[in-house]
Amino acid sequence: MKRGEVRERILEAGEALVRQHGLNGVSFRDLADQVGVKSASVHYHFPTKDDFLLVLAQRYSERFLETAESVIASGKTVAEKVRGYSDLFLAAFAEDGRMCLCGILAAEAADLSDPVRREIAGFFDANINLLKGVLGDASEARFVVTSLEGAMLLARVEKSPQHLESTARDLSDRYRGRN
Amino acid sequence: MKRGEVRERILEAGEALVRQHGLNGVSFRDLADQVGVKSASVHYHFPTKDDFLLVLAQRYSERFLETAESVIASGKTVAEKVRGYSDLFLAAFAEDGRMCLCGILAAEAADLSDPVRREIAGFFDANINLLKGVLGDASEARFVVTSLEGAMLLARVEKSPQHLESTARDLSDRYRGRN
DNA sequence: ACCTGAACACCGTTCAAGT
DNA sequence: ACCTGAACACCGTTCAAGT
Repeated sequence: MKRGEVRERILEAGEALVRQHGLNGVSFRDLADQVGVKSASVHYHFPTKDDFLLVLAQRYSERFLETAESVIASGKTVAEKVRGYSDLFLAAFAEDGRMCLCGILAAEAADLSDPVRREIAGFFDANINLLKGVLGDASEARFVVTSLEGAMLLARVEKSPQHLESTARDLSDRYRGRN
Repeated sequence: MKRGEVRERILEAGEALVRQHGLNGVSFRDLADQVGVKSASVHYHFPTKDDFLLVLAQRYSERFLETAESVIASGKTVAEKVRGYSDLFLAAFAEDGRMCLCGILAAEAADLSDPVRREIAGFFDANINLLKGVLGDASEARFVVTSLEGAMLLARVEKSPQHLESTARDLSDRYRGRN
């Protein structure tokens, strides 16, 4: 195996597992099994679970925000930009019902270390800021984020992408005729 | 101790712990310690963790919906009814940052048994139905629920009741002048 | 630099045994 | 009817030991 490849595969498998099962639903032994090493090796790359979550949150946040920015930049109207942004959540859900990594970790906020908690909070803050640029208003931007995160929560428990789809449509319909 | 009291105290302690830490953040040994019995006794009352969660979800759902109905009945305008409903979430958050029980379990939907998952889905369905009676529209009702659940998620990770408070205000402002 | 086996205190669950 | 101790396979974490 190439240099740094095990570490990368642990992160890849970890993201999938955390987005499905949350912080406490994934074990270092599971990760080790999926990657083909022993759990002690996972600890070599990430001393504690918390170190692991921090890296996971950072790379998720970075990647998501980058995609979000480009999708918003490419939309012509406000409604189109919001729709493009919503579609990022739909796409994640379509990938075997994956929750937003930061959304599912937020639910378990009480068990997160302060650095991880702040990283997650920063993710939402950046998203709200990004949408504020589109919608003008910060509380309106917050609405879009909370609606989508909440909609994912419900869609997961309802096992229904349909509901998430209709929320996304309703959301962009709200901004028809602006800009 | 009185008849059935241990069972009741387990449920009480369990609800608090689950709403703080989620499904996997609470152990039968923790519950046993808080109540003053051994973990095997908790298993006597609730054979598996899943049995426990089902009862927890049922009684939470029942109690919440009852309160929600009465608070909506007592509001005069649509805005007042929505505000009263939102205040239920604010009050929960004020109680040491408690998440909605069904909201936090929804995040871990992938790890729930089908009966529990359906109970949670039923909770949201009933809430949406209740609000549909106020707002007329089902998708509008769904919006209120997803916004509030999402807002709780964010507020927990931001450690900020202020943000939840302003979401609640924005929400009821939306329905000013109706009815 | 990267991996491992063995150990620790934890977890859910079961069960035979007590009152 | 209600509780318990002891056991099982699991978990995160540590560490000395290997390559």
